[in-house]
Amino acid sequence: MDAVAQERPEGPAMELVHLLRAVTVEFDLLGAEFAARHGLHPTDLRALIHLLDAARAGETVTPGRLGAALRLNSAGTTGLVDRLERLGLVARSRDERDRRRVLLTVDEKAVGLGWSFFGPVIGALVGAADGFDESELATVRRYLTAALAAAAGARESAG
Amino acid sequence: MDAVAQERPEGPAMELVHLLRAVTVEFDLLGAEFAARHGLHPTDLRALIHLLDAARAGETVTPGRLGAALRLNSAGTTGLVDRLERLGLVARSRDERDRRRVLLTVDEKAVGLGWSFFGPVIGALVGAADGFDESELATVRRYLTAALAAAAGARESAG
DNA sequence: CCAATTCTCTCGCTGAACGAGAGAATAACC
DNA sequence: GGTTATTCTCTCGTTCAGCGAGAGAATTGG
Repeated sequence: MDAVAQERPEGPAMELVHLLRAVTVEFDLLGAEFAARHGLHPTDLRALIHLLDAARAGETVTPGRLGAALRLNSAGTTGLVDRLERLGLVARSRDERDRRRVLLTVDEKAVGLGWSFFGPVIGALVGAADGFDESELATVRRYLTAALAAAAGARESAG
Repeated sequence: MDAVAQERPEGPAMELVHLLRAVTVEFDLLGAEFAARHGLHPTDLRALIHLLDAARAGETVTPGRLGAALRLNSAGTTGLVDRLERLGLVARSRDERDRRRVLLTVDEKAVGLGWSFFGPVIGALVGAADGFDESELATVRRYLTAALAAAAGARESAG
């Protein structure tokens, strides 16, 4: 957001905006490199994350839900699931209760892959929290919560 | 990073990891929606951001530098610049000092577009900083700086 | 039951990005 | 100073992710 800051007053709040963008960029690069290293597309990684999150939350995922979450149309979603299936990360199975549906189940391999991606980052980030006491971490959490709401709000009003 | 948290102890630090990822996702969605709304590809938006940052820093950008920053090969970079030129966002001009080079100059239109993207987000984020006093903002800045370093470190050691 | 709905998948297509390499300008070396 | 090596950019042909349209199965509602 430097690009536009030239017309803006600088200040503590702007500094945080810059930092947040930098963190976002860094995360994106990290994901992109991980994906490339494992022969995945960025979309595949996003799908993997979504599937693992859903699995953890105990939710069943169908191609339709996955596609909606990733903003893909049905054709693209089919291609994505084909790809993930070919990589041995997910398996398709018919939902016997509503036989129009296909259920996606994540393989152990996917969990391992997810761990190998997130593990190091999480470790580093948790380590970054060392040197902050409880109340400081609470302050950070409060700020990030507000920033998240702000970004979501900006997206809604702009979109 | 929920996906992996099932095997991890929860705690204040993990909460922040979740929040950071949520903010990243939100920013990505925001960028994707803005891009789609203006007939841009995600790559185009990233290029625009890079060009505006460089312009602000007073640096000259060539197709080669831009492609390297976005991790594109030369063919893809040519296509990208063609696209941006067709959209009237940048112009190509020969560097008279090293006539192998092409210099990219950003049009006013690009600056306006950048502003229309960043303006609302920045405003919302600065607003999110209300309700925090100076020392609290300093704490947040210290944390984000550490998190940035952690992410960069994770990328380096994993990459 | 017949119609409307809800899922998923197939087909054909567009276009972003890749690999390989050509072309033009500059720098380096003998 | 002329030949060779290097540095940029762009062209060509290809691959493949994602789109639009719509077909095919299963379910739900009147």
